[in-house]
Amino acid sequence: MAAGITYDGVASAEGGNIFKDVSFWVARRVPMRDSINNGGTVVPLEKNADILIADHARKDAPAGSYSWKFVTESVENGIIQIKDRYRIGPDPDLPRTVGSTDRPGKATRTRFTHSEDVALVKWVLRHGEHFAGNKIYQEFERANPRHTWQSWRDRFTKMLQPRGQAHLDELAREATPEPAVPAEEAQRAPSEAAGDAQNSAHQKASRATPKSPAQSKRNQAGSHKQDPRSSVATRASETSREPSTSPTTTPAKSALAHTPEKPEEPEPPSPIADTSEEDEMDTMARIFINDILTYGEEVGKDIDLATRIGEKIVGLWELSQAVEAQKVHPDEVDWLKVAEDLGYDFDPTGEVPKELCDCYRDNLVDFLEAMADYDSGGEEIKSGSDLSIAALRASRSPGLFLSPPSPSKPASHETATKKRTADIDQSNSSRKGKRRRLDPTVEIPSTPEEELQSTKKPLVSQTVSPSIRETLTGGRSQSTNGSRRLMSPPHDEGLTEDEDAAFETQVRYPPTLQTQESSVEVTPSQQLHSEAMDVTPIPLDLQKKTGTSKKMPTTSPSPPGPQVDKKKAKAAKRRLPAAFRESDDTPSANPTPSSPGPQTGSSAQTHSPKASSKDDQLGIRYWVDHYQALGYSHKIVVEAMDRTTLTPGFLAVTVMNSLRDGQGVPKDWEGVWTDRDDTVLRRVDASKAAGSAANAKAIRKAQKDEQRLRNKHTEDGVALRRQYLKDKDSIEKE
DNA sequence: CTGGGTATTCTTACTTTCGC
DNA sequence: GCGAAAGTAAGAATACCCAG
Repeated sequence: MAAGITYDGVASAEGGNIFKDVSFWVARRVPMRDSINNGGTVVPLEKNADILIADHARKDAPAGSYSWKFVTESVENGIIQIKDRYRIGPDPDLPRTVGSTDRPGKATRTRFTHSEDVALVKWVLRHGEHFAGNKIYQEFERANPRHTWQSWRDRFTKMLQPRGQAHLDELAREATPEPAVPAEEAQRAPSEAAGDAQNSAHQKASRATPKSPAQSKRNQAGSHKQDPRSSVATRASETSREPSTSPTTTPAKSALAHTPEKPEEPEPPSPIADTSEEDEMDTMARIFINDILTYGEEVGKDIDLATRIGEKIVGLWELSQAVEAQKVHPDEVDWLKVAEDLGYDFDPTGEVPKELCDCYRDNLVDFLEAMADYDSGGEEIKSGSDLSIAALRASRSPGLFLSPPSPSKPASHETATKKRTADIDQSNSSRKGKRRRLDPTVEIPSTPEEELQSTKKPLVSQTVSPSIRETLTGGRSQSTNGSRRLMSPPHDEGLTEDEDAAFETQVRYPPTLQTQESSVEVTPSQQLHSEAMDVTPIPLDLQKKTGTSKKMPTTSPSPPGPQVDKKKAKAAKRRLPAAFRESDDTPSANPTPSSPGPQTGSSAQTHSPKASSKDDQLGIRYWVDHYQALGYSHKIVVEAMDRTTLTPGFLAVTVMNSLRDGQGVPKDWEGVWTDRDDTVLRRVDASKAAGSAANAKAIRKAQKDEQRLRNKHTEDGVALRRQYLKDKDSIEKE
């Protein structure tokens, strides 16, 4: 080490200032820990550091860190050395190598991106009838070697196809360019291919939400702070397989990085500034913009969605994301890093960070605080503008802006995806550093029902911004929630016991939505979708007298507004949000279908004018009107609601899409009752009613049938359906 | 072509260590 | 003592591959 040398033209006992304005985090086990700075600042926290310094002799160097030799040799030479020469630890831009290397072919696991899904679906649909074969995937692999053909095939058959035709159609409709198509079909313009890369990269970046905007950029740059344990680094590695060689990312480099064989391997553009449609980040951005504009209108404030700062135009969405990525209180935001995350070069004058700060305070603080207030105190809505915020809030995941869903979720990520129910809320806490250990002796009190209702209200209110409604209902039917399509062949209703057993591991009824979400890849928009489109059955009490456990606490039609003061509703019988009732003035007084749908058979009469509970009626009407307003025919809406036992939301939409597309009623979806299901259930009940009069064989069959229904629809689902059919029958008799 | 196994990746939930 | 980094373990998801 050469402390004390003259550096960079400045002689000083401290070793010059070649690292002036650069902050270091130095791992504790670095031998030169005490002597490293040379004009820079050594900060105690990784997150506050521009450069992570670790010991190259250790194998556990944080991802994206650099050897202490970078500093010492820079000091020795009086000039900052090329940083990448000193990179140690796992390269965040490269996937970890696999332990076993004796395997041919790919040795790493590469996550599928949304654009890849789109491309795959398009490709497969183009070769429709042989999607179960190998050839089309082998061809596809030739043009898209990012995954093996087996993986492409797996992806389609196990992940995409089970989500249903509607989902496939939707994917195929998406404008997202394909990563690549086999040569014989690849006749797209080069610009399109570039779009692929960009789009793909963006989506990957999106999946890295919420930490992504800042972190993934830092990961690319490889010169900044990084949570060593964060998988974001690894996730960000998906965004680029090329070794990072420069702290800055340029399009030119991106172009160079792409080999013809791997057009879909993108250089990650700025995850913040990139623009591509139809991906999750865009969806969130659109919602954000809509919301903040709504907020601006409510409070009478002009909101500038984009402001010129320095050499760039900064959007509020990007700014909020960059700030949010730091997960600190707004007063503690490191605006230098925000600037960096937004793609600014280092600004020694500090002008840009200052302007960013001002912009944030002028435009975003109030809005975000209002949102936070709503989040934290669902009922403490005070100002008029809070109504709109409430509406906005009610239909999205908590902390969408303040703390984007965990990629888990998130996102995403992707993510989705995927976290335990208890973790959902974590996004709301500005989580800094390690998690606190829970005291095992402490009993966590259940969340008051009032809060649950006020914060997780699943309404799709008419007051919700159009963007959200569009998001919720725009035909998206991705099976990220609610019920997952069962993996059995569509035709198979007579399940083997093995299959039944398999179902038991998969099937959950809508009340367990959140845990189900964790099992599928969940993008932010999907999560938004799922949370807004509740899959709770409408607690229809068609026949008041018969209502046992089915009966909801019937009240006279209550005035609009959150019903937070009501008694607890059971999970399977939550009331409709108050907003359902606001649509009471719908002209169509009688939502009863004029005729049964083509496939409903005996079970099409969903909504009877005799429904005894006005709340129920209004709730049903609301949804019927709602879905009709979205373009579904009355018949389809009614049938879908019938098939799903009056469960609005994802399930119902899925059925509607299926019916609309001429696919009939999905046969193997939990919560979607086919004619056969109903028939079997009726037969089971009849057999039970017959009691000893029925012969042993019939009883055994009934038991088996019932078990199959339970496996498919869960016990609660069967009970609910049973009551529903009973009520319906009674009404039809009358 | 299918079903299933393997290994990697990712996330969470801790405990331990270290520096202030 | 406190807070943060470092370390560990477990579990879930799933990309990838292979045998039948």
